[in-house]
Amino acid sequence: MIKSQLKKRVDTCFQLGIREGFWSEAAAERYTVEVPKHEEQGDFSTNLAMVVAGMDKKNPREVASRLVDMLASDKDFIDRLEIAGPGFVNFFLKDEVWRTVLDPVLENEAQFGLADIGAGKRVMVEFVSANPTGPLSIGHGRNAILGDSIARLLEAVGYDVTREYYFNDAGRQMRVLGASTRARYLELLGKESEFPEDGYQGDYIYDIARAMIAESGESLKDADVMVFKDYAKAAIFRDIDNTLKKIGITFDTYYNEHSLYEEGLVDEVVRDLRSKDLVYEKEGATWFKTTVLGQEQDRVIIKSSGEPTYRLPDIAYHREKFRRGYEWMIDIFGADHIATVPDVLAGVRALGLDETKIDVILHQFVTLLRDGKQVKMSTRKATFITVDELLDEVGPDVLRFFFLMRKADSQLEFDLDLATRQSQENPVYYVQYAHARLCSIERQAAEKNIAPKPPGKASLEYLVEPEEYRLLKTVAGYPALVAGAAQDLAPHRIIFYLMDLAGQFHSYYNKHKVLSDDENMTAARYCLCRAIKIVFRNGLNLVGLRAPESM
RNA sequence: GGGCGGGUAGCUCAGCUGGAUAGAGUGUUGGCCUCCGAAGCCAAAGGCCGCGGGUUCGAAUCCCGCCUCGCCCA
Repeated sequence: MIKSQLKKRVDTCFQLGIREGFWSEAAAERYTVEVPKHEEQGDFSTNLAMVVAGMDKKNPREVASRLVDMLASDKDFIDRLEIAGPGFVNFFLKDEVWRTVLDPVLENEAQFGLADIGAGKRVMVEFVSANPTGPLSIGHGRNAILGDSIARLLEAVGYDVTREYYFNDAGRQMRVLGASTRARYLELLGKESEFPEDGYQGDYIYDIARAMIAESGESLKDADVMVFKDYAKAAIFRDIDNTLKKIGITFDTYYNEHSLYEEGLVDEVVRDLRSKDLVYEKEGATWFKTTVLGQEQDRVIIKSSGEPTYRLPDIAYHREKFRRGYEWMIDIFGADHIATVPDVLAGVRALGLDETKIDVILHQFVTLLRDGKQVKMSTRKATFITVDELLDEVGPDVLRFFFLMRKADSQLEFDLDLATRQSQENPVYYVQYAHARLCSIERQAAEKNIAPKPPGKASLEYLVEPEEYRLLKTVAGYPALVAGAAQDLAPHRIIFYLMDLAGQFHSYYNKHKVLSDDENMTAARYCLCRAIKIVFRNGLNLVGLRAPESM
């Protein structure tokens, strides 16, 4: 807000400079106004002079001094200007400008930081999408938390978000699940059974089989695999759902891959691609001419066995997303799905749809560290750690926080030793503690009969400490942070912001007493603290974390 | 062999469209509770930003080559 006000003033000067013939318009939209890395370089800084100089072959410091002359009259807003380094113009704003940031925070409270850049546009976030063959692994956990947080961010900036879970309960995987369950069922009954070679070895299959025995006894001993498949599927879905609920994740819609076949949508894709001459038969299989669309090689879409490859339903599914009216589609996948992405996008493009409306977030893998050593996991042998187990150890807040601490592109090392520490070094508590402390200040104030005052009546000129202005500036940056994190689909930035704000606040708290004998100073500091508390609560809630009032 | 993602402090990682002197947590060392919550604070040490070239006023950031780790395809 403050930044955009300043940017407007700089833009005006830039236009004026063009009219005066100081420079050309070549630099329009290319220069920026930023917060510099070091405080002594000002509240803000612009590279306008260097960009203009580069385009027009002028001396940057001369351009800078023209700009400074034009801005110098703005005495109400700008306290001081300087030309520095290779030609930066640094801005030092009036203190009272910074004091205006508290008003919108306290006025809007929970709404502070929300925006309407989405303008109600419909966006779908598809995530988790794990087939019901077993409990969620920690990889799914990262996917789930990333997807949900991105959805929350988009909601915060005004998009109409649908969370969708896509699954397939028909394929070979599911038959193997049914066979595995039946084998365990018979085994538990002491009957002869043959466990499938590539069966699911996890103990959860025993649990499901036990439940079936408890319900139906031996009556299913001659039942078809399908019976076991359906039972196992339902049980596993319940399980997944429960796990997700524990981290505060729910879905708006579930989409079954099978319905694509039932409704003939898969065949339709083949037909449409064929009519565009993008499909041919070779060696009994049906091929998609992806080479025509710029890919390395053509791809099989229907195997010689008549079974489609994953590409075909994926293309049909994405076409359905378009047909259902979504203007922006976000897919959250693990890195192992990388191969499918270009083919699906090529298919979408071939069908005449705008593939730039699809954004794919590929997150890298999670490794687990316990006692300083990497925990070995194998999906086949079911020796992987589940989200549920992790939740039991660390709880939902720590899980969310740790999974959001890294950007999606980075591999994530989950340090259980750090995560399970209930105190001290754990960054989750560091941030939450800041909020709890602020709540404690409020409780203290109430006990001392100190009433909260609105910024207009709180003698804000008593805010004089450098720490207080740093805090004001950080608070002021919150709305832009949210908007940026949402548009770049980067929830980790919220986490880093909160850790920074917590550090600043703890430091301030230790150095300066908020509630003191000085009535005016108390009013001003208390006002600042209430604003900071609001930002903590909003920021934590924004990514699904709790803001505890005490710990 | 090809594609994608990494390589930044001892360790785990930020660094948004190129900007000024490279950032955090953790670890190490030393200090701070008579005082709004010590789950906290302060201070110190710690860096050829994988390597080599290029682009330019300016590169951790962009381009090319190479090394290396992870994932995927063959």
